[in-house]
Amino acid sequence: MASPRTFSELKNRERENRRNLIIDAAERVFASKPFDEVNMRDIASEAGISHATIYRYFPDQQALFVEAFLRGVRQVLPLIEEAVERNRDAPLDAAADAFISFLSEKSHYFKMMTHFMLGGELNPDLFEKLNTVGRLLLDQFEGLFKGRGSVKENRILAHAFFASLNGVLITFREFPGRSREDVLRHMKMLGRVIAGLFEHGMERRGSEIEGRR
Amino acid sequence: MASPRTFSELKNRERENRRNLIIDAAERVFASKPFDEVNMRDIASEAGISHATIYRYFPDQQALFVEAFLRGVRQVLPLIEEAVERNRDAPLDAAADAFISFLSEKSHYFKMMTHFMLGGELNPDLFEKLNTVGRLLLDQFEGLFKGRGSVKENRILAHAFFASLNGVLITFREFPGRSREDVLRHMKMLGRVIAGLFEHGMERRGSEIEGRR
DNA sequence: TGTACATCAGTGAACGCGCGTTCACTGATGTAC
DNA sequence: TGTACATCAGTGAACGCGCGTTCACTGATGTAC
Repeated sequence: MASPRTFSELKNRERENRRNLIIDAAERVFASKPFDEVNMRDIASEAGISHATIYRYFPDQQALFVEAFLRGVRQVLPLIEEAVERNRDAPLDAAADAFISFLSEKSHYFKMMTHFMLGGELNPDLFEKLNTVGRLLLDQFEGLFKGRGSVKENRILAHAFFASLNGVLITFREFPGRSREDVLRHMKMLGRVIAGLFEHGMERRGSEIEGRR
Repeated sequence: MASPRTFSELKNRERENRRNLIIDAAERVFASKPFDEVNMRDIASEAGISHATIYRYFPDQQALFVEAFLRGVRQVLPLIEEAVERNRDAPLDAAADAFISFLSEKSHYFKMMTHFMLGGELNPDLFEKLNTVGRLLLDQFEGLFKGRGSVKENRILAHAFFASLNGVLITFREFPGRSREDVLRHMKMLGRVIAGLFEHGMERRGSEIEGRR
């Protein structure tokens, strides 16, 4: 970002900054209490403003929530990338671990994701934003399988792998009678098991997947 | 159920029947609109009674919802059982297919499951009921792996398999720009791919899983 | 240098609605004597 | 056979609360002339 050259540009920049402060505040609130208990008044008071002010920066609540969620996805993408880089001989393991660690710690992002997936109505603009970012995620997973099978096979495997990790996150997040650490350990272990299956499943893919369509 | 022998027994039975009619109505409403839009007034009017009447049969909304959900699980258990019986040479495929078909069609059950998994507060009594039924489900999945690895390995695989199927259901249920049928087909296909990976992953389990703990 | 006007951030109060839950009451049925 | 009383299902109206969103207003800053 170049520094602003004109007064009006500076003003836009400042407005943008204030807008970001609101998203920051929203994220802090999301981190502090369950997703569906977060309301505009909470976020406003965390940001030190009146709740009416939020509506000067966002048309409605969903727009703010989507914006916050997008940040999460933008964080997780490079994390997966780096984890894979650091661990080139077990990319699926690395990706599973990074994905699960991140979404387990920043559980509000995961909750938002499931919220959008379970999907209430969403205005077309926001819907499109979510789709775009969803595609980015799937593309990243598809990259993990690159060079192994056909493009079509890889896409299918990416879908299945991504879905499986989501399933681990949702299924065991509130496992009764386990501590937070136990739960995380369990989920990571399941992530590795699943990564292992996909890793080796590759070896005898070919006709297999095609036959299953 | 023996037929009632005393007047008071009959009365209890009748009360139980009326209670069940309310759950029936609830299920019909759940089937007709998104889970989080269902309210007590809807259910009451579907059942042809006043919404105040519901509170003569259930202490609160959650109790009714949990009860409705339990029915779903009690339906899916035998469905999986039968599917596996009918398809003994590919039990995982059969289970995946039955599980995904059922929860995709009766999507309100799935939504309720995720609702409970994402877990708001729940009173201890209901919590216990859900745990019990959750354990039944996991046990059933564990049975699929019986005789393949150690008990511990099988439990882990069952967890991973169950989670993966849940993941497919949640991740692709609102896949943008696809019809209901396309979505179902896609999910079933992913279910089969995953079942295939678990099926063959078995062949080289042993040290593998233990080494991953 | 001063005045009138426009723009925009920010705000507290209020609106409006949905919805779970409770209340006070009616009416039917059974029971005791 | 009749009367007083208890039990219980069912109900419409109302309570209470949370919360997203809007409104009318203030005050600061910039602009035109």
